[in-house]
Amino acid sequence: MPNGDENYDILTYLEDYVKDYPDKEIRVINAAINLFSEKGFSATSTKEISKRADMAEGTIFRYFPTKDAILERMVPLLIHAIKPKLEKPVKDIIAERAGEPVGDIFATIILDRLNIIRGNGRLLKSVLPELMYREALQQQLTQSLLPMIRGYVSQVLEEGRKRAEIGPHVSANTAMHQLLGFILAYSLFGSKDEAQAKKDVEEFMDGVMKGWAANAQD
Amino acid sequence: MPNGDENYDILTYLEDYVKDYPDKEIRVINAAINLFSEKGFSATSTKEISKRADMAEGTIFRYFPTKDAILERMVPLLIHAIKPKLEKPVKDIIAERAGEPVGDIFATIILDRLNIIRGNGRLLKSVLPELMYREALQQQLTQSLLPMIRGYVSQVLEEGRKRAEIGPHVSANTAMHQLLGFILAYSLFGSKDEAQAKKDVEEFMDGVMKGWAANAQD
DNA sequence: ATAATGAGTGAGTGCTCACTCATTATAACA
DNA sequence: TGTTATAATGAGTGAGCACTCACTCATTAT
Repeated sequence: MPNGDENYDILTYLEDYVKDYPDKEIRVINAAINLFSEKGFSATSTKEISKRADMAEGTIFRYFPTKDAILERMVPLLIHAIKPKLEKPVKDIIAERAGEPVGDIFATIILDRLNIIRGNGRLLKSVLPELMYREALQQQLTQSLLPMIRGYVSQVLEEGRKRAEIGPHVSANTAMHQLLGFILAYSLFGSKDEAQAKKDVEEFMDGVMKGWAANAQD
Repeated sequence: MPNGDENYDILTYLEDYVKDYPDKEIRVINAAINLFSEKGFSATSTKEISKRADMAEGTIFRYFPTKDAILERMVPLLIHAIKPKLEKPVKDIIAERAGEPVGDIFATIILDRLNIIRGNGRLLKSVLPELMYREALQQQLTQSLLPMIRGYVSQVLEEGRKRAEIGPHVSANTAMHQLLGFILAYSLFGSKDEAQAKKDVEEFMDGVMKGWAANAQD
């Protein structure tokens, strides 16, 4: 197993969602996720998948008409793994943590997001590279996620403005790229250590909030 | 041609570097870059490459011992395309633009970087996805680029501190992730329009510098 | 005029691929 | 238990793969 990750198992992360999938189907998807993330989609053969899933090659094609269909099935899984974490409306989080500054709330959200990415790293690594060459899948994912993210960033910015913690000069678009970018870069190159990540994220958000501050000098 | 990009040609971007490569070799690499970026490495056959390069399939193997070797040749090309842009020492840039605030200088650097990424998008798209499965290539690239980037970020921070534009609370590591992240996210999801990009980058750097300001309230 | 060269060729090679299907094992019900 | 329905199997299939090699022929040396 490369890069020290343990084997991914959908049941650990998405049990509620896949609980009435046939057992065989889950085994195929699990095997495929792990192989695709190790060697890539095209370099993985259906024979290998069947071996890893501990069944005959023919059985795969009872449950999936083509090899492509296995990959395509992963996209809704990925969306489902990520969306609910984003979905918990930010206003709720703000309500829950009513006293705290918006910057701390953002820091919590970012850390949460980094953990999602880490937990579903293999699923991401299976699907994302192939998205580059499959526009249909790509749009399925970005159209279902990007506007929502922008919406929630907007909400938090608005909340921050009401509380006079954030000035009017900050656009949702730039803010989104700023946050998304940090998450992306940190999940690729950042520290794997949880405590270090917490420190880094807090320092990052601290700086960001100072830049966004309502009373920042022009 | 997907996503509207024109065909990539090494000679446009790296003529000085490849000028004494044999003509056939350049044609193979060009064909491969364009095909890999469209369909991926594994999904591209050597027969297709030969067709696109307008030569017999056998001729490819006179110049490259294996298909893998074509990909491996692209890594130094990619490093060479990106490194010199980073290499122009930041102190030089600061000296050249002596009067301007560090934030503006950063904005210029970031825009420059976005253009490099845009110009070499196909080369990046050919190589980056395969890096995920090839640790050797991955290390070749990150070890040759990341420490250098951190070094230059450090330099600019130091310069900013001397000028009292940046406070002592900003670490090179977080700053690097912040800048790298924005570049990454913006090159993936950001506006393709040059003028809009300039505006977004300036707004981003404006916010960042306010956050980094020496006199930011704690 | 003749000989030597080697870049270029593309049919051929053994092999692997995604996918099929006749056969066998298991389950369901009488 | 016997009969039927469903599930699982893995050898088989043609297509396509990366790579080879015997051969061609324009160019150069003699």
